[in-house]
Amino acid sequence: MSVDDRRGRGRPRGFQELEALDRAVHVFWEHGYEGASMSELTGAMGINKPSLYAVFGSKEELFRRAVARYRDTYVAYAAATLEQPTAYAVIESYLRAAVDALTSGGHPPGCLSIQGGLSCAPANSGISEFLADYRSAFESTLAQRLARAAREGDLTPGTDTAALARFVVTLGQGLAVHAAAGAGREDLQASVDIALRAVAAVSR
Amino acid sequence: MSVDDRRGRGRPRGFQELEALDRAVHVFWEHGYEGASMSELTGAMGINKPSLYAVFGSKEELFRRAVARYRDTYVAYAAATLEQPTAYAVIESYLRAAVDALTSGGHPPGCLSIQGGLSCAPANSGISEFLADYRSAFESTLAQRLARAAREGDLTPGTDTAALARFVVTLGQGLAVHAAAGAGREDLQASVDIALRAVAAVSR
DNA sequence: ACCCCACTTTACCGCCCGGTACAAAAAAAG
DNA sequence: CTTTTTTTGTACCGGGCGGTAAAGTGGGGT
Repeated sequence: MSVDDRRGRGRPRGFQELEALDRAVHVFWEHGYEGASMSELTGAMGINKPSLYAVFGSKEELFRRAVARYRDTYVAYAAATLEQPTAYAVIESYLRAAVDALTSGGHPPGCLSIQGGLSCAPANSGISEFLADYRSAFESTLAQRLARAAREGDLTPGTDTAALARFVVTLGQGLAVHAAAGAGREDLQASVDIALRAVAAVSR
Repeated sequence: MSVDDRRGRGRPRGFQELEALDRAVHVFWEHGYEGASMSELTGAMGINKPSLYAVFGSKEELFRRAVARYRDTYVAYAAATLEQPTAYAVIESYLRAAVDALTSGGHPPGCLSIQGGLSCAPANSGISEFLADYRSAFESTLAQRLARAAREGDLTPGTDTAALARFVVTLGQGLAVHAAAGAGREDLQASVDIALRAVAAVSR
């Protein structure tokens, strides 16, 4: 189902869908789901509301697509870190890359999955749950990778791999909160230095 | 300036100010600044809007008072943990108590200073900054306490106390995000177990 | 050339937001 | 009693929210 399988009839679209979506990602990232108004979204995306609704359906659907796009664009690095050879290397490369991503230029600091809507109005509680599920998905993936590392013997026997994954993800979320508040990259890396001592203590 | 220094003239107030404020704390805690509507606030506080505005001034002032009240009521434990004798004891008791506070009943899970408004609409950016300042205040206090610990010799020489404080606070914020998403107390304590290994590595 | 039809534009919808004007109510002062 | 003062309940304000109806526009197909 490509962009070009539309029959040629009718006026062609005046904008690129992915480009508009990318701009929506930035707005949601900076202001959160509830803090991003349709006016600001359409303004940043360069389209008017009927176009937005025709293509994305609703604000909530746009947000879900924005999160998916965010994952593919900005969190793709995380999958690569899982391919490191040892548990320690996985965790170190993940945390280092996370700090870089959280504080790199060209986009708002922090993490969309947290700033997007940690807590919402009752009518939007589905947004918070959606984001929580999204976050826990990576924790599960990391836990599986660490369980494999335990089987392969690069963690000290008896290590609680689920807790270790949770520790890493928890620190990552804290880093995101810090980054959103404007913390600098070096400061966050110094926190990672200390966290890695804990990881070293359970690695071998 | 007590509650009773009002001259007796006029109709007496039909509600307790602190009691109403406590209910506002819960609403902001659960839904955040922008997610908490005036209707929901007045409903939970048991008063109508003119009373609220007469006493608290505006939604933003109410929020700031709610955060102050939250600090005095729910974060008072943090000050006590700083009085532990060693750096390790300070950090351990802080993280343990934080997990308990984040997951104890009688109030929403997580931390008001994060759920309150990590990111907001442009018009409410002052709220995010206010909360960020609030959070960094404790980090500074903890850093000072750890600097004293370094002077007293219970950290290995050369330890970056500011980074250690940041690490602890960062983990605490991650725990808050996790707790807000419904994580259980035992799961969070297991993360703390691992974090404490890093602290042990720089303690003596 | 003409029509078709998807897309764009403009204007608007009902609703709820934060905030307020006003008058009824209630207690102390005289 | 009446007056004075403060809080209460109700009803309302302008404005912005998310979302949409309908007319205008322009690049196909034939």
